[in-house]
Amino acid sequence: MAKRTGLSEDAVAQRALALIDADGIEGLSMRKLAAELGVSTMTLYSYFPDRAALLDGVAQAIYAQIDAPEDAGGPRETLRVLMRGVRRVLLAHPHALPLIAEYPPRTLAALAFINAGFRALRRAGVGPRDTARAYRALAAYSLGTAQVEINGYFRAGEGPAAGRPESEESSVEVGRILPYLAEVGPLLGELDDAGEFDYGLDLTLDGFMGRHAT
Amino acid sequence: MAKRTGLSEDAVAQRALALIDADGIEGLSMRKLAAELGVSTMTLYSYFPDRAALLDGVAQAIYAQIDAPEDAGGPRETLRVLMRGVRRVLLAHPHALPLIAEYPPRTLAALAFINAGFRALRRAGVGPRDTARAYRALAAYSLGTAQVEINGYFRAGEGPAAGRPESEESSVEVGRILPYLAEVGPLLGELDDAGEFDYGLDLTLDGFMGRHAT
DNA sequence: ACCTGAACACCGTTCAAGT
DNA sequence: ACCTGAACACCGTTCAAGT
Repeated sequence: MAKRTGLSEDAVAQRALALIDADGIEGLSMRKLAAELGVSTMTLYSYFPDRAALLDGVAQAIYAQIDAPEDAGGPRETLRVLMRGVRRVLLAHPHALPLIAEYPPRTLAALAFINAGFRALRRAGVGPRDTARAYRALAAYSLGTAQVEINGYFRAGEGPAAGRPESEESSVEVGRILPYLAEVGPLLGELDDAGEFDYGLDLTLDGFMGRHAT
Repeated sequence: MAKRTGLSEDAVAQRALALIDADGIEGLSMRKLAAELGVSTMTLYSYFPDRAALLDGVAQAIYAQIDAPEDAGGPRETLRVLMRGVRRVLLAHPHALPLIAEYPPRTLAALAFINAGFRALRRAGVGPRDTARAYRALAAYSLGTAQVEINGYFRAGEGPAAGRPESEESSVEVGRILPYLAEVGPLLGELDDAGEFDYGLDLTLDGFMGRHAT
């Protein structure tokens, strides 16, 4: 690509990620990013055809941060380690999460952690198709968990954890219409995020291992 | 709020949702929405303080479409029906999914389906805390599933389902570096979305029921 | 009191020009 | 060949003015 600037696609994507971490996706403009890198705005277009391609590149850079663990202690433990790593990396870049949801892993470095997940199941004797099915369920759960954690679905006093709609009806009224929400909702906010992630992961793994008794 | 226009917050949000369904979130501008509604751009600001509040309103309108099923056939079946309904509504508005991820349910109508989920578990004798924990895991899984389905994570030939990085390395090279991806990835694209959603849901429910043998 | 047009401070991207 | 400034066609939101 560009020759004189001394930049690379990855260098541009990394700087874009830093700006997103600081100011959010809306805070990243082609103009600001170019200024940070000391080039003209239009020079960015020699690395990425448009802003969407740049954002895809940022997503790939994040995926590449996820560890691909070696097998140790059986597939169940390897998958637990892998998915905890997924969660950790996603939580490290909360403003970038919409990009993870939108752009699937695509580059070699971005796909390495998935290869590790498949390997753990295949080596344990799980067939290719059941490996795909189990991985799919675990990946959806891990991505969904990052979403609800980052966006405060279950944070005390917000969303369903409030146990009542925001400033619309009186709490008394709500307790009558949505009594189970009023009772259980506030408990959502008291749960420990990391512990609950493991809990849900274990539920799925329990279910899977129950069907593939080894 | 505004008196002369004959509009309401909900009417504005519903029209915004229709525009998003057609053109995506980026395709929704305050100017275009106002023109659709036959009012000046600034009139919208008497219903919502800014664009973010409008998008939150769109999310609430979507949550309100999710059915809150009565108990029938036990908690397991009720939760299955509930979560299938969540998936169905989210898939009906693919362009709006980022709003669901960003804005948790907040209004009375938007929270009704959660009350139904809590009710199914509480009536089955599950304690308030375990109800919160189980619901959290199921909600994260259902949201994550909608994300990966809509964004083609597992669609044949895209993302990990391609089994190879996009136009970077030769397939031969990749089969050597990420052999499990090359073997299992393509199978992801052959799975049936609705069936796989039920599969992952059942894994979690199996795990949960195994711990709460009734 | 209620609504609005013009203006402000931004965007992403096209394109013709500069070296 | 490689890079860029100006221009184009948009944005969300502020604000002073109109009825």
